[in-house]
Amino acid sequence: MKVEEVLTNKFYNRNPELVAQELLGKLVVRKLNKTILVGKIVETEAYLSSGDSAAHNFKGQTNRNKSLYKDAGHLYVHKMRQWFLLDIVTEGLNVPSSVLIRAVEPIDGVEKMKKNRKTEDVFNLASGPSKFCQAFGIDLGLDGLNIMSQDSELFLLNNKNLSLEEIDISGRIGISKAKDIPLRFWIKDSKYSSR
DNA sequence: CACCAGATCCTCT
DNA sequence: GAGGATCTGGTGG
Repeated sequence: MKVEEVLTNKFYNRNPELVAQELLGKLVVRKLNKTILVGKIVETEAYLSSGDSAAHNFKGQTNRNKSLYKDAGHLYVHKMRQWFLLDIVTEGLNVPSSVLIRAVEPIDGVEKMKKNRKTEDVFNLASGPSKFCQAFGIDLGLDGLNIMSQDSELFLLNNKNLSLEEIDISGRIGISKAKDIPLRFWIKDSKYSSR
């Protein structure tokens, strides 16, 4: 079996639209004590470094969004009501762009995910940004984490890029501003996407 | 200090 | 597809 490469700064340090698109099909690995959870990314959204009224950087840096200003390849985890959301920071230091992971297809550690989500339905384990965080045990403790090494509690593995025919694009969802910019990407026909 | 919007989810219709 | 549950940082009085 081929040993897959861990995605590093070279991959993440590019514009978020491109990274969001190329993240589709990549594998998320989460180490939780002795359990390893793996999921295939099926849906993402890009948030831009400037001029994006839906992005958390729009009004500048605050204590809450400071991880967005880290170098590419770190996590920005934030709380939305009682739920958590996970972004991967893209582009360089102090360029606050990111990609939101909106949904993954469960691959390994499915039993643990079912327990975390309190459901047996595999299509409901990680088919939403906060469902994914719940299933994968992601909370504010991972905010700011460097994910560019397999020693990290969370990292991504490379996989071949999907062709354009395999991807669908739309406006971002769940936001009130800048809804119409086509920055949401998902694997066409995936049963594991958020809708 | 009080207020309130917000990158959600779940349970009904 | 609408409405309620439920949290909290950021902002302004």
